[in-house]
Formats: sequence, C-alpha cells, structure tokens
Amino acid sequence: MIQSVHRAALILKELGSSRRLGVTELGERLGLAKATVFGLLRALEAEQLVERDDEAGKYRLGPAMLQLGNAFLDNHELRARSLLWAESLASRVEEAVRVGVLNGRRVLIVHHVFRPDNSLQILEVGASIPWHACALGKAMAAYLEAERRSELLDEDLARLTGKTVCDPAVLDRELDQVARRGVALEDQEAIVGEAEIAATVFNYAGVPVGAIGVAGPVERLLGDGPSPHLVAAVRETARSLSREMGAGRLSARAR
Amino acid sequence: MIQSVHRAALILKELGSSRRLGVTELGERLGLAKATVFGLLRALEAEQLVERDDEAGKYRLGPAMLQLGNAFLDNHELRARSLLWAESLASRVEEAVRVGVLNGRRVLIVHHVFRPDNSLQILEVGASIPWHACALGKAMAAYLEAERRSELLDEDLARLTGKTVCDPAVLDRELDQVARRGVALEDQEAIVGEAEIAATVFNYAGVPVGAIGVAGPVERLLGDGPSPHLVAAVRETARSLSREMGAGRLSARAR
DNA sequence: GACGGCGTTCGGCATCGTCGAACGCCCCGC
DNA sequence: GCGGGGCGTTCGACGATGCCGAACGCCGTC
Repeated sequence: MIQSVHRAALILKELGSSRRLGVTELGERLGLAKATVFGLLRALEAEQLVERDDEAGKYRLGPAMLQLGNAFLDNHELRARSLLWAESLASRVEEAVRVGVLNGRRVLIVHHVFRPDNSLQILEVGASIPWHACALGKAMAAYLEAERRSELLDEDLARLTGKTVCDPAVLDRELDQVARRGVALEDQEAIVGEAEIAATVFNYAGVPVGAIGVAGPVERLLGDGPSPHLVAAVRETARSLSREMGAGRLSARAR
Repeated sequence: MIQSVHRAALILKELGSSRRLGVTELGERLGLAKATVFGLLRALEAEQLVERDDEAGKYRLGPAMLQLGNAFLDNHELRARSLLWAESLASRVEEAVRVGVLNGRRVLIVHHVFRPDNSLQILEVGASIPWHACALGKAMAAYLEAERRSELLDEDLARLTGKTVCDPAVLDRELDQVARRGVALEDQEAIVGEAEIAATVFNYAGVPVGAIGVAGPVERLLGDGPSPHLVAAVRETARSLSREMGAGRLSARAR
C-alpha cells in the first residue's frame, strides 16, 4: 500500500542494519531498479532522513531519524508515566531497571535506569530483544489473548545462549506459570550471567501495554530462587504503573 | 520530489511535534485530502513507523521510529569514535560532556556523558539546540566557509534566555574570536545557570564535522574567566578526536 | 588507455496515488 | 431517544506521478 512509501521504509530499514550502502547495492537487495532507488534516496535525503557519506556515494541514515526516534519517546505514554517509578525502583533495589513494550516478536526497550553504582553501563533504550529471551517479553506474552500468544510461540524462537528456552511447549507452560505468579523470570536466556525479573503493566481495559523489570547479575537476582525482595518490589511497581495508566484513560473518558 | 514520500515525511514530523493527531487534523495542517492522509498513514502504520492510539482514531509515531533513530546513532562515525574520548574527558574534568553535529540551523546532540556525581540528570541525546545558543554550535560555525556562516547568521536567531546573543554582527565577531582561540564559550545562552566550553572536531580535509564540549553550572565553568584547566582538556580532546576521524579516512584512502 | 563499476540523468509508458463524495460510527445536545 | 455533527474510513475514476531501461560521465584499476 503506497508503493513508494513502502519502498522508502524498506530503504531506511536496510540502511539501519548496515553502516552505509550505495545505490546499486540497495537496488540489488530490494530488487529495484537503480534509478528507482536513487529517486527514493533523493526524496529521503531532502527530508534529512538519509544522509550522503562525504565523497563516497554511499548513503546512511540521517539526523532527522534521531529526532523522530526521540519524539517517539517523548510522546510515549507508558514511558512518560514510568520515569519516576523506574527511578524509585532502581534506587530501592540497587539494580538496573528496564521498561519495554512488545513490538511484533521483539521487546523494544523504551526506558532504562542504570544500576546506581557508578559502573560504566550502556544505555539500552531503543534496543530490541526477542520476546522469549527476556522477562519483559514473557511478562507481556503471558497475558495476551490465546490467539496472539500462539502466534508468538509458533514461529522461530532464536537461541541466544545455552539457556534460551526455544521449545514452544515449554515456553507455553512457563507463560501459564508467569500468569499465575504475576512475575516473569529470565535466567541468562539472552546474555550469559545476566538475569531479569519483570512484571506486566496493564491499561484500564486489562490489556498488557508493557512491562517493567530489574536486570542484573544472575547471582544477585536469582541466587537461590528469585529474591523475594526484588519480586515484591517489581510486582508493586508494575501495579502502581498500571493504576496510573488506567487512571489516565478513565479521567479522559470521564470528561 | 516523490510526492508521497515527501508527504509521508511531513506527517511523521507533524506527529513528532504533537502527542497524537487524527486524520482530519493532519489533513488540515498539511492541506491534504483526508483520504490522502489516511492512505499515507495506512502505509506508515504497516511499517510500524506510525501507531494508532487504542480506541481513539488518533495516530502517533511508532516503535520502528525509535529503532531507526538508534540505528542512526550506531552508524554514526563521530559518535562511535567519541565514546571513549568523551568518557575520559568527563571523568577528568568531573563535568557532563556533550558531542554534537550541525543539522541545519540546530545542533543535534549525538552523545552525552553524565557528570560523574550520581546526581539525577536527563539524557540529552537526540535533543536539538539552536546553533547560536550553545558552545558546540558556535565551535562548528566558526570554521564554516564564509557563505555557510552568513547563512546561519542571516536568519532569525531565537532568544532563549536574557543572555542569548541574537545580534548577527556580535555573533560574527564572536565566531572570529572562537576561530582564533580554538574554543567556543556559552554563558547561560540556552538555560539560565548553565554554561558550556566546546571545541571543534575536524575530518581529514579540515572540514568541521562536529564538536565536543563540557557543560555545567556557570560558576564552575566560567567562574572568573573560563577555567584554563577545562579549556585545555576540551581542546586536547577535540584535537585527538579530529586526528582519529582523519586517520579513519586516510587509511581508507590509502588502501 | 581501456575497462568495469559506480552514482546519476533522461524520457516515455502505465501504474499508482490522489481526491471528492459518500458511508458508518460514536458522542453530544436537544 | 432522536437528530446532528464530527470523526475515521471506503470507494471509484481521473490523470498526474513515480517507475524503469538505457545511456551518460566519472573514478579507480588492471
């Protein structure tokens, strides 16, 4: 639908996954004529969505992309409402806190508070993680309607570490358990040595709209069984956030 | 050029500056038929560049936007090369460090290291600041070719605080001085109480490609005259970064 | 000095996006 | 409860618009 917009988006996504590409290479990858790609690049360049590498004829993503990405964050309701909660959760448990939303088959991190210990950490906002390899993803998947859940379970579940759970049947049972307990766990399923404890955030209608969780070294989080202190803190924070998300909608409806 | 792509970009930018908009409102703002806007939104939605607000028919930016914005950062050469330098500068001077590039008439922050003192700070990556209201912008403007410089000086120079310099003639002289000294200063020209000291980063051809600087409370940075320690550290870091940017290109050419 | 590969330009053809009008829905006020 | 107005959405026909293949000019290489 709207061919040129679709193709422009393909170009942007292609440029996003490679440092820089030329017209010919883009044309080959997308199966389009060089002239077509060139025209699209020209239009995108005029919008600053794409930039030309000095001298070489290569193209890369442009600065407007960053501004729009930032605008997405600024307009994001869950993120806005989670800022204070995440901060207070982080200082309470002395671990990093992440907030994510489900985007297709991956979890997009929309907020990230560093562990308050002065160590050098990289900001994960904007990163996207396979849903089955993080507690945030499992927390959301557990509360989706059955149809959507099996969609997630059906397709290829990549193995990121030796502990990643890739068996749909096993995952399905784990999701049931998550729904029963109200918390999701992840034990080195994305990165060796790292674990996460997360809980779901719901909107006024009881639909999961995101998840919040603490992430850190497996010893501290899951030492011998999930730390009850952390689990309680995460659950509590998620519940407060859900209440706030609901409140926003309800007061809007009341008007 | 490529009408539909141009219009799609306009929609994205419009959505970026308002929390959420409906089809009709977008149509009015852009002077397009509702059906046209709807078609474009449909296409953008399929790409996850745009998202529909639950229930209400409103639209907002989608998660793919964030991923692309992040991809821009990942592919950004200056940013990649500045990560370590910025980190070491920040710990050396105990102040926040920012790295920016010129984007039209504004400076886009592509990297930001917090002041290492545990205080709560907000990440400015993705923010864009009028060039004349920050040291980063002035550092770059000072080394542009005359034509480009007067372009920057000619148009409207917004007043952000009482100390913002908005007079083209005064700014022009200040830029000459920046070029002579090799550092740009900013004294509460964007935010009251905040100052910045920055120096230009050049590529192999001597073209300014960005700037790096320290930002913080005016008393500490410009107490009585710009702190010589800070000025030296910033200059040195910018020179090292420039060398690295040049080296990248030269070795590429040598091949 | 000729070749190959690149980004770029050109122009004709038909596809594809555009628009106005009409539909169905929800909310609000009478 | 009923009517109106606003919204997002669908439809179909017109013609402007973006698509493509081919050709150009540039650079680096062999």
